[in-house]
Amino acid sequence: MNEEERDRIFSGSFLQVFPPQLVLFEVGQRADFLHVLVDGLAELYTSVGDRDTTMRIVQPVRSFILAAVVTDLPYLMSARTLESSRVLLVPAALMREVVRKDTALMEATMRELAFGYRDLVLALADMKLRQSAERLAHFILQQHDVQGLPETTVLPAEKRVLASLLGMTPENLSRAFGLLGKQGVSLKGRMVRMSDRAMLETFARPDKVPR
Amino acid sequence: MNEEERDRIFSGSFLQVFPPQLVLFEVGQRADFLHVLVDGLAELYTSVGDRDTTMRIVQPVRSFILAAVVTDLPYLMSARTLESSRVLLVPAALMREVVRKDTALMEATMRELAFGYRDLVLALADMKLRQSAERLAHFILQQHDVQGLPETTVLPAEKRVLASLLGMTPENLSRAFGLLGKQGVSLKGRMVRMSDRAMLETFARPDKVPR
DNA sequence: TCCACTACTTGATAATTATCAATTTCAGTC
DNA sequence: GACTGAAATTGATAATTATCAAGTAGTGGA
Repeated sequence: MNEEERDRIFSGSFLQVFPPQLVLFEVGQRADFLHVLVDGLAELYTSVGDRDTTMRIVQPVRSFILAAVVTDLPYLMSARTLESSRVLLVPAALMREVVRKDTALMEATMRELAFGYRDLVLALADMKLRQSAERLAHFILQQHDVQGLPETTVLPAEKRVLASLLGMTPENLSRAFGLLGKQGVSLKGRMVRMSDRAMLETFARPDKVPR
Repeated sequence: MNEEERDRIFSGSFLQVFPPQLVLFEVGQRADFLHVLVDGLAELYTSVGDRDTTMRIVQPVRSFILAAVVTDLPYLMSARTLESSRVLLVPAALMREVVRKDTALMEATMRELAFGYRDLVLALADMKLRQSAERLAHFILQQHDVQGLPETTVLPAEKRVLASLLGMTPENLSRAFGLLGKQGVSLKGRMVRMSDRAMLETFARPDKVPR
């Protein structure tokens, strides 16, 4: 994108450090900033009535709540830090203004939203079509690909957060890990070891289209 | 948007009529056309292993699979007509080219994707946080708002398709309608009558942010 | 109008998931 | 290194949802 416009964004934004477990914003608030997680770990979650659920675990360096910023509508999710985090806060109005002017940024925004849309399609299908242990298996396989380590994977967050992300209770997640023992999965703390990828894939019934 | 560019899109596209129950495209195919349902009714669905699920019921006049066209990646969903339908087929390459040139169209595309993203966030939260009868209640309330009739709503598709959209079996949908009787909902064929909106809303626990 | 086919409903049962309660394990602090 | 509180696990039970098996109703075609 245009260098001048990029400078406008950066000079109008500010980097802020937040302690763990701090709520950054809540559902229903007008979208005031595009957030970019530079360092640390964050969680997006939402609620209906008195239950709530983790919608996404955000790792650096990624932006979040872009759709609310683009549409200038209230947040549909709340956000909190899970670890001490550095977040770049880009004023939403500034972001919208520069996006309107700079075609390259608009195109990048459009593509980011399209990829996000596709991720959500897969997440919704996952929730509707797989049962809990299958979702866990699927998640482990995905994490494995992202992290690129040979046999082991590190869970990105506490198990109760992971359970909520996967749409189950912590109790059920424990039992699901137990079930996956038969598929060659073993667990030590946050380290997951997978002895037979093919077997786990058969169990998880992977998507036809790779991400 | 620019009139010349608009003409390019329309002259490069073609309107086609399809009979009911015809598969328009399938998961995994390279996105060749942006589809716009001009008339009729269509269903987007996807599968994992041997189960499948309805992801969206498309009513006229709306486009579908925009994200696949923008990213030039394979479809994540299959599509079929539910009724005899007229569909405008816009070649994906043409669409991408004109989007790149015409800022107004790019902005519209970006916003469409952002709204679609938000719809999916709500759909995923719905699936994770509400149980089946609550999802049905929520759906009826939404349909009611869209259709704008005073007391009655018409289901947009066959009940088995609706059941799949709501993430349940047809048997369960029948029973869920039975349960909603206590909340003032009565059913005759595809006509749904709601006698007490407030009561149904309490039951469905509406989203904090209105769509 | 009757027939054939499919969708829908209803009942009985099974599978999956959640809830509640009690330990055990783990992480951070003194 | 012991102590404290939260997280995780395990077991028992309950709620929700799916599956299987009829039967009923509705729809389109001859």
